[in-house]
Amino acid sequence: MLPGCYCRVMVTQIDPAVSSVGRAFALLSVFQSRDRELTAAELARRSGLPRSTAYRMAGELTGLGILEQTLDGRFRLGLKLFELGQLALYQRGLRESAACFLADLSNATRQAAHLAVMDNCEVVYLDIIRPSPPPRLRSRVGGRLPPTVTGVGKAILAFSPPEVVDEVIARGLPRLTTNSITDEARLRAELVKIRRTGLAFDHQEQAVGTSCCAAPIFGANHQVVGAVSVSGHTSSIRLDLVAAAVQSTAAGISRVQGAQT
Amino acid sequence: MLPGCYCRVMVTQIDPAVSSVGRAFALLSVFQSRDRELTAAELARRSGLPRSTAYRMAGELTGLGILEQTLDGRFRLGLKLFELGQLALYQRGLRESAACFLADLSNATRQAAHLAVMDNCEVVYLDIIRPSPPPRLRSRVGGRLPPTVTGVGKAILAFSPPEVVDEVIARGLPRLTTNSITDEARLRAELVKIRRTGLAFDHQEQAVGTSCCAAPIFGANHQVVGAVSVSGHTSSIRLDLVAAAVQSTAAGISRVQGAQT
DNA sequence: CCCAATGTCTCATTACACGGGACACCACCA
DNA sequence: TGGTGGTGTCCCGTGTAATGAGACATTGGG
Repeated sequence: MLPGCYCRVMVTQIDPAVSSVGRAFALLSVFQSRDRELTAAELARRSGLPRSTAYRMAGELTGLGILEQTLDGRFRLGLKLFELGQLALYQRGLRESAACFLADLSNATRQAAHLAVMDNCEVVYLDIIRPSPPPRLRSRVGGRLPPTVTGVGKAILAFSPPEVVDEVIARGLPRLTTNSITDEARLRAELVKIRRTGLAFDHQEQAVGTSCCAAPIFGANHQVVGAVSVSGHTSSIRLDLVAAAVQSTAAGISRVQGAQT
Repeated sequence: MLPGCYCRVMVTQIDPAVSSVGRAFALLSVFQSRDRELTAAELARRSGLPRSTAYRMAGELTGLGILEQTLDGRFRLGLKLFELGQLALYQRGLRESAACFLADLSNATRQAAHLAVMDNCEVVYLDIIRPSPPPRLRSRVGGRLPPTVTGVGKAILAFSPPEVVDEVIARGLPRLTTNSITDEARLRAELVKIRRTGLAFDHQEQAVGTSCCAAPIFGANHQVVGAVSVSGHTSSIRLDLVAAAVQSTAAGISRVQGAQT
């Protein structure tokens, strides 16, 4: 088992493709952030399930409140899912304890402040505080990104056990812009630097025109539990000026998370 | 089918107690907001499933990322659920378009601003903006409450089709404080008044010491899609002073939601 | 008018979930 | 030290409930 990795692995493995529950979640996972509602036929096509199976399952999920059906028969994700998702967040408390820190950070820097954790070798944004007026940024609460192309991802990675880094590298280093790190050696060197300075930067590595500065959050026994960042348009953000604020915010959240300094 | 009710009802009804998918979500639904992690035995006890079934299912869900297992074997809701839940929210766009309105409302009134919708005859909070310093309020994003004891609930109810009101009444009017409306006639009279004024008030009907003022949000074809409210400690909030702000905020959100005025 | 795509439902078949039960721990107590 | 109740974990024979091919009706476009 990976130390520092929260999830255990159950001994009995069940093929997600043939279990009812696995299929149900496969059906839910076909929804993309850009599409609003999907027809039953579209659900079947995307999930690869037979048409009648997808149809029946969608009906079942609708009865449970997991899906909703519009008056013209199309499906979208239901509020019951939202409720469960919020509960998942609430259970780990990180967002609640970080909320005011995040707001202060956004206020002080007049940029968007992000809170993220790592889940299954991906970065998940738990909260985003945007300054007003909000800039056009791609990031979305609940959204997932590869860790190697984000400041928060690299900040978490730098303080994760080596097995996690290996796993991330094994999955491949995606190139989202010409600045993305796609070379293992360069990534490892950068992680060393981040470990030394406690700061991670993203110079248009995820999207052209946006830069960011991130710092890790630690919990009990000095395990990294997440990261905060400030990001904005490359032309409007001075990374050197926000670095200290990011770092002190991360330290503050770490303290309330129970990290002994 | 209820007009104004978003969900359709599938013809084929499936018993949630015997379907795999239904059981899986029953297992997920045993998590309460107060508990962090649950043991497998606790899951079985709360869900009423046999111990081995609950255990196997929890393992399956863990494999899917729907549940997570701590190092000592206990379970909690996984981030995959959070991701899906955020997507559910994103799909309906209401939160995004209401966000800046909500922030302005909270700023102007220096109180907590709430955005809520109705789902399955219950109020679900989509977003809450708290002023700093945040007051101690019970409300939680993703939380559910009976509509009759909240300002937002009554505001939505007042403009919902009569079938929805009947359904809510049929489910019973809970008494959370001595001020809660538990009498059908009184509720109907209040809804008439809300419909006339466009404003709903909560005078310590949900919790002693908190009051609130709410107004409905309309979408296309003048259907009510949700409500906004401002709420705070009874001693620190002047409902008459915030009413106009609440109403204009609701109107603004309605406009961007596509309501023709 | 045709054809392709879709919504909806039925039903015989069988794969798969089910859950009783077994076993090993652990903690507490006498 | 042995007993007892609560666990985590897993096996496996059984039967039930999910499955998916297919039928049929609509819709809409060309």
